[in-house]
Amino acid sequence: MLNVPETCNSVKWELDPLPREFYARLPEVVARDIIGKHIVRVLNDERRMIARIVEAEGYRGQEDPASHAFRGPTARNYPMFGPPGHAYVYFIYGMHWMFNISAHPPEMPGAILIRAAEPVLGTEWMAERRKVSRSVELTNGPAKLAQALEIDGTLNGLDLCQRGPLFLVDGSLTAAEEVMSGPRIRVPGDAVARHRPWRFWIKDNPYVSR
DNA sequence: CACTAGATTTTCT
DNA sequence: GAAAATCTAGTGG
Repeated sequence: MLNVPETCNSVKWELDPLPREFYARLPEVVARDIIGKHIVRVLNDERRMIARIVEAEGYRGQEDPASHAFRGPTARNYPMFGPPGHAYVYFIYGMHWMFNISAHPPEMPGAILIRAAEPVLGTEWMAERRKVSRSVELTNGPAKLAQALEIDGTLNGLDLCQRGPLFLVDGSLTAAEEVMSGPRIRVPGDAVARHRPWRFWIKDNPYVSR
């Protein structure tokens, strides 16, 4: 767990981003390891947010029909082919943004879709954009998370391995937490692709998407 | 609770 | 021109 004080202004903001090497591994390995890590989102000096990742999915390239990178590079998916540790943010269903992070060994494209997180700090700023009654609705889905953290196309391609408007820092699981794995949610592709257990989540965590 | 329809626009075939 | 790594509001039990 990240050891941070209760209020936004008293946080030590000189946090160290996760290094590039963290993302330079097989997507499904990074997807597993990224559970428990923290997303840091800085809008300005007053409005900063932290959320802890509780659900993520790995996507590969050529041999993964469910992946955007399956048919080679395009105008949209190019961050999956670039260096690991960069944001891949795309627009879908006419209204939603998806927050992904490029993650792969050198010879392979790949990315991690961040599907859900639990608010740690700056919940009031998340609630400004997410008009919901229950706090669990703030970030329990990929489009909800992106909206709560104000992640959109302007952040596409951003290097997440240095301090800036968006980066990731370390985090861990509690002794009581268990990571589960299973098929990815609503992905296209053949039966093999749909059954690959490359979705990971914290068992019984209320912020995991349904 | 379970299930369905509708929103809305980019992307690639 | 169809489909899309989704969400919400609405219906009905």
